[in-house]
Amino acid sequence: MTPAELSDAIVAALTAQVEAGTLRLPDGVPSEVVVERPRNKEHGDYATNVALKLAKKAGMAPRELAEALADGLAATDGIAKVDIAGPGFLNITVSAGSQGKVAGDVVAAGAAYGSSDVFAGERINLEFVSANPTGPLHIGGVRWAAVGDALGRIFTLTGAEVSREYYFNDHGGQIDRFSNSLLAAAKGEPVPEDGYGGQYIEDIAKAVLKKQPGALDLPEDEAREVFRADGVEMMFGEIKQSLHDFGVDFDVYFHEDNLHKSGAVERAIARLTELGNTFEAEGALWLRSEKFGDDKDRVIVRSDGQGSYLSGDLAYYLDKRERGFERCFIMLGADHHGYVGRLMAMVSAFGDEPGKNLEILIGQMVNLLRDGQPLRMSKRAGTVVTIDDLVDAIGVDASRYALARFSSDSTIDLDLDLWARQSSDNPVFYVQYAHARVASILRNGADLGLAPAGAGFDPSLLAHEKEGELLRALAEFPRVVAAAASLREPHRVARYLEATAASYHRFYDNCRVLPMGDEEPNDLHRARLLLVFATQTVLANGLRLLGVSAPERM
RNA sequence: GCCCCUGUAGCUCAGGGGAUAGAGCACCGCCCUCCGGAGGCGGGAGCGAAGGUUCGAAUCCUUCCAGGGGCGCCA
Repeated sequence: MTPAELSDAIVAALTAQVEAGTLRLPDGVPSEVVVERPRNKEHGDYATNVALKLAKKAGMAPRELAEALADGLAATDGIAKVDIAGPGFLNITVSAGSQGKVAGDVVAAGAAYGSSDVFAGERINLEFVSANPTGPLHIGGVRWAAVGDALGRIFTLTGAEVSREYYFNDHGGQIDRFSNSLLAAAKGEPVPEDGYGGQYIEDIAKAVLKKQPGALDLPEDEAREVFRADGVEMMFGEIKQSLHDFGVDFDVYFHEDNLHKSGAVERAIARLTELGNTFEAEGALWLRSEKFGDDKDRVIVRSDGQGSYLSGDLAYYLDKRERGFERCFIMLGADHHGYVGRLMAMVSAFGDEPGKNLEILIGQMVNLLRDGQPLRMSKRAGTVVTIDDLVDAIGVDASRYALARFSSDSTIDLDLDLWARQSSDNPVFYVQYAHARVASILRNGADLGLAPAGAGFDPSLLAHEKEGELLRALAEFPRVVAAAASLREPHRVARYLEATAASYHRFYDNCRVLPMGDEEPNDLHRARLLLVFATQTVLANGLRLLGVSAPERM
């Protein structure tokens, strides 16, 4: 019996009481109730606080209501025992038969196990990374590569149609400085003031020259354009490749420059002006963002006639909405949180609903440690840590897992030595090891000609305490994914996997799966093998959500 | 000055208003006659401070303290 099924049973018991006239609920019967796994074993397999929650509305004492519900629940198929405890908790013990069934359900669902309808039918636009193409992807942008992509996978499993987008800032001053730096490097001149230095600039300048040998013979302006166009394209190609190697591929790479060239920016501004949300002052055009909760009004067209950075965002947002995305997400680093106010004001200015049509997720900073010492990062000193450096140091699996396992709200210190270690203090290895162990037992079973139990297996065979614990953990997965989706917190999946791996190890230590010696295979062996198979399914599905491999062997 | 995030065990971190606050690492002590010991079992120690809301607060609200990040007609 799963938590969802239990919730239904409790709702049914409530409904029965209401229909019998023994319970009055002015607001009606809730469609679902909280069913949790108690920490304390004495509190049963599952517990619910419905009696505490509804007592006041029903005008009853919590324990009185709990008692009224207990009888109806106890008669429900699959429930072995219902106890009332403390102020009015209902502690439910599930029968082994109804619990063991979960193993079959998981295997039957396979890769789809964990899905739900949190975002059923919704189209979600996820914008993340969006780093400037003026240099290799540095570590700051990598957190969202891991977390954003995981979130996309989670949203997909919960029913959404997801578009991953990379907003490519190929317009404006930074790109000018980038082109100038390339040009200077090609000429063998020193790095211009406010320019970009580093080996990659030299490399790209060289590559551009190789492609267009006559570039330096052109007039300065034309030469700069050559370096701009080719340089940006090359840089962007490298970033794309790095992300691809990291397991992250975007559905749309959106070029800011196009928004300016296509007139999309003017259209967005015209719309805002129509709505009365712009004004002119000091030679510039402003968005009335303060009116919509921002700290101050913001310039959208500078006094020199150039669109501000925000103007591109206006057009891009409008474009997303016109492409039919009701929900847009933008993921930013904490160093850009100051941008939230104006973006949300923009949403309101368009007549949309901030927080619904646009949600902005902020990820705090990532610090890298080596030998316990912070890794100093300096562009000038050439010690910029890029996504490729991280992958070289600890690998894709550890990188993605390490970045996704913590709440985005907390600043994280990643110890490269720890995450490079192939030992148990490295959480990703703990989970992957559990998966490899599972795979190994399934292989051994197959070698013995033993297959996991099929559809008609007797679930009550899985009655051992550790089997129950593992089954309840497996039953939890869809709820964990749903919570990760609705709270936008992929780290919940990682933590869940660690707990489930631990639960599997305990089962493994207590319950012999395969026949010993020349023992004849029996139904218990096959039932346990099914449970092992179900565990593999859950671990593999969970790791896939994080973009981490589930190795058969290690 | 204003805004955002954080403060939980020696360390790194979980903890969607619920019962006796958890995990890994580190430390101490156990468990290998067969499925992977990269594992399991046991042990000590903690919610930054003060108020408030609630039947019930690590969780919600207020104030304060401490740390991190941010407050351009840059992108």
